[in-house]
Amino acid sequence: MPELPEVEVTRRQLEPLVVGRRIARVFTTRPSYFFLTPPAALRRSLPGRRVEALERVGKYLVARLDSGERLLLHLGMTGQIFGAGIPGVRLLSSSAGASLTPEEQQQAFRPDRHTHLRLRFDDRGPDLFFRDARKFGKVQLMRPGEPSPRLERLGPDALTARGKHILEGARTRRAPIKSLLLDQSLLAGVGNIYADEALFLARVRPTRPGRRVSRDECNRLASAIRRVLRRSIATGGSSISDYVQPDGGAGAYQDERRVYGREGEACPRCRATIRRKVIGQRSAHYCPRCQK
DNA sequence: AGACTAACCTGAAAGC
DNA sequence: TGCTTTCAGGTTAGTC
Repeated sequence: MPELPEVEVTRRQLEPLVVGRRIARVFTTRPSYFFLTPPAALRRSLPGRRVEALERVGKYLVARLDSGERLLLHLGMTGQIFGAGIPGVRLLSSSAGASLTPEEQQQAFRPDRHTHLRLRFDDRGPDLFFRDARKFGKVQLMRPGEPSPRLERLGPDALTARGKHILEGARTRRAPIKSLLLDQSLLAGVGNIYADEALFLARVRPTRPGRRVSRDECNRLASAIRRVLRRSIATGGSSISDYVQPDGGAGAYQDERRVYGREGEACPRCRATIRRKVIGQRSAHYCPRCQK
């Protein structure tokens, strides 16, 4: 679900909510695929730590703690992070949307069986909730100075990457360019929606082998990726099924999609019918006429 | 190295 | 109505 824009919107809303606060207590669900660090260790280690910064690396959120530790969070496909008790907050859980009454808010924020992590702070302010129905999300606590293979694997951040970064990665590869754009070690932050949208803007067909994408096209792709990601951040991200902002609001970028999820509809540029094709186990959406 | 598959989970929507 | 199938914004381990 969440790609770079959704993670960045989450980071921006969460930052003022958590930075400077000291964790008092931690609630978790049972050990599972979701916890890279055992939940018992989180409950034991986190209390007493103060959050000093909240950063984003690709699709990861990284909370820096005053102990020198780092708490890594990944939203996976259905992850949702939100605060409770924030005045004026709306809910962020599924299909969220508009305004909820205070009662509905309480309902919405009540932890359920999918709320795997809950942080309580020593100032008695709002708790932080991390829920994830499918558990593809991740939580990991890194000790001071401990290297993180997950973060070190990542390529340049997609928000600032240039055409040459794509060209370097694509030049020798036979895989479809769409698959390469999804490869986080090549470019960090692009996911299925924005890969399709950027390929459309750059007029490059997703099936094209990487080695056959020209320098000019790589420049167009990098430019399209930056543009699409920036615009999505500005509109609050894409809320298509699960994604909600930490204040419960929904993003609006889904209304600006040109091809993603629009199989059978008319291409906004040439009116040809948008096609869907499975590439690397993910659906790709493209215009068969204007994407060469 | 790189390309491809299966697997990790749950829930909503579509199909019959 | 109810059962079955399909699909989903992600990543990783294993295989050739």
